[in-house]
Amino acid sequence: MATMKDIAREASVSVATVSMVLNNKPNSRISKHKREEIERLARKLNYQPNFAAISLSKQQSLNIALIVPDITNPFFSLLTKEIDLSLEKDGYSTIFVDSNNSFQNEKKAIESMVSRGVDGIILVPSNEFFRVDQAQRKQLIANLDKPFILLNAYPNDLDVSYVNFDNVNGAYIATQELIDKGHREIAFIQGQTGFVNAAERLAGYQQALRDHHLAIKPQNLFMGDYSVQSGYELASTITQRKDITAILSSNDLMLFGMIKWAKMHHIDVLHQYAMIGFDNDPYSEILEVPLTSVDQRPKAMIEEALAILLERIGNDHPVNKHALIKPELIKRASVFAPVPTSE
Amino acid sequence: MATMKDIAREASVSVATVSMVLNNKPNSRISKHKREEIERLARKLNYQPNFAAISLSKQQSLNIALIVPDITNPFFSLLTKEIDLSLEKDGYSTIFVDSNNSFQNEKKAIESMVSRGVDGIILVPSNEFFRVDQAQRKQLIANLDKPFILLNAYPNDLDVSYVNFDNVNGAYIATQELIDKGHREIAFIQGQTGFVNAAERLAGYQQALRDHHLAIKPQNLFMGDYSVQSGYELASTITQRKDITAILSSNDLMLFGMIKWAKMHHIDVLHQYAMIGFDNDPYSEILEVPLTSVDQRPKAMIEEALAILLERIGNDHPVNKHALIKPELIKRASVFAPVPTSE
DNA sequence: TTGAAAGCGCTAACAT
DNA sequence: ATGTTAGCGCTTTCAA
Repeated sequence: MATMKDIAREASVSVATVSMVLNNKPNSRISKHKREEIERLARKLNYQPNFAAISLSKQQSLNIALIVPDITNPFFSLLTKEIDLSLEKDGYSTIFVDSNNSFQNEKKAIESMVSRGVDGIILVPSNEFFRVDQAQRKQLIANLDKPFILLNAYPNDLDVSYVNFDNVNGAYIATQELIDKGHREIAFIQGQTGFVNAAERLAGYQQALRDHHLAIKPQNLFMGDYSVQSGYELASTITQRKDITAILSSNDLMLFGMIKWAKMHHIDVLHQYAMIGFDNDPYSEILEVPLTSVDQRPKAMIEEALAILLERIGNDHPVNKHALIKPELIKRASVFAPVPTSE
Repeated sequence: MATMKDIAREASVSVATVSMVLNNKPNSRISKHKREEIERLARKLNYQPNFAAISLSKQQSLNIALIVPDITNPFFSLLTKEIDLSLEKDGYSTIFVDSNNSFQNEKKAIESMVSRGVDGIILVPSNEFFRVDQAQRKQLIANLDKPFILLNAYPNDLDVSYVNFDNVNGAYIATQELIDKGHREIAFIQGQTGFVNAAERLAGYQQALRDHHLAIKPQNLFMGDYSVQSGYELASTITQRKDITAILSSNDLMLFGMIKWAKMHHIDVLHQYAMIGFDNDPYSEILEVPLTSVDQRPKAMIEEALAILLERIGNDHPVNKHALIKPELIKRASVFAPVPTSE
């Protein structure tokens, strides 16, 4: 692997000169002749800069850490793709970490990434992140003097930059859509307390009911954890409730779980309940009855997030910024007027 | 950020001593007293090693590059997760690149990763990778003196380490399963020529037919490109062929596309054709008729791949190794005896 | 216009 | 048992 030293020797100039030329430093004009000679040699020797050396010298790595809870979740993989593609355009590489839904892993990852000298950290927090003691969470962030942004969460108790999707509004418009179709008994499958964005979605659901003068019934609330499995487990309970005509789920996956359960028990849940999920999972479309879903507009989210992060990397006067992305309801066949129960 | 220098100063020892202690170098025993003092200070100052410095000095980065064609593809995101989790245990970080299915991007990524001094490169090749001129492909690999492994492909014309799933056998056992159930006219949706693993799957399908003395009919071959969209587009042609009773698809996604089309046209494709896909996509389970699928055992694949790669990183006598992972047929409800056509 | 030299933080061979 | 030194490849200030 050729170094600047090699080029310098062959061109009979100093390493400093080579550095200037290869970095197009404008301030000092190097004679056209030498410049061309150096560039020629660089090409000939297939010179590739050594990033470790640049990092050490400039104290910047052109690496951004991205920590996500679970890359197999389609929502997170979409975020990851957009982030990677976008960062690449700006010359950054993505150091990827799957925290596997563990706060301990997130903590280890952040520390490791700081040590690795990344220029910035994007954390898409796990559910555990908001369930551990506030003190732990605060400490993690406080000790961090790296450009940092939280993606896909409201950090109620943290003073950081963040970008989130407007979950309150998302749940609100979804609930409203169901109400408009004539539904009065709308089940809500919530994420567990402390789960990312769970409280906001619940709030939006409740607010919509309130605004339409509908009662908020505790028995219409079901507790899941965003997993297919939890939807599967809730299915028998929900399908026993014959008064319910519509289901709003905090994500698509739990509806998938419920559908799976119903399939196994030969219950036609898809035509019985109007349904709306969150995430606009690509698979929502290929179901027997394609699912209406609240799209979180991941592209818009990461656009905002990267703008904030990269701007923060430039000027080091830590000003935390926030953005909330407007939701979009993707309407498909799963929302219809209430189906009268056969009992 | 505290450095070894800071610790050395406070402990009144040399940087070298600090380095020895903090790296637990066994050869030279440092006095217990100093050792403890140094460790105490490291903790107190919250010392974190500077990876750029280590990289530069040791010529190793503890970074592994992972290049995948499209992280939103569930098969690739599963691979990515397993790789990341596993590498982390070995102290490596994953530099992630989504090549977005472009050979140019793969090329750029490999060059950039070499420049970044990664210790090894895992390439899950795009389809384009095997469609560009062999010369380009060869050159890319030849110029590479980094530990490198190709994952999820047969590099017919390349001398590299690789790990792949046994596609021939996978297609064979799937076809056999259909034949065993009584199917004689089995459509095969192939990936385009030159696409990763496409030829092998076709070969396995044909071999199974041959071994069961069934004719290989060109009109039973349909050309897709692994995308949902291509399955969608093939659906109308396939469903017109009333003699066909079963469909083997080179992946699950194309079946999803076909199912989607059928849904929109109110054709009950799921009960009309026995179906088998590849990838064992998690969503196969939640379909109206859960899909039988050939599981590529991604965990086993990455286990082999990382073993080969990491071993290669240690001793630098480039010996290319290969592994082929045995397939597993996950049987679900989509395989049944031929359904007589209504016409 | 160009070069010399110091320094980024750490490692490792060699001295002591 | 511990320190000195050179060096990894590059950037940047200062001098010439």
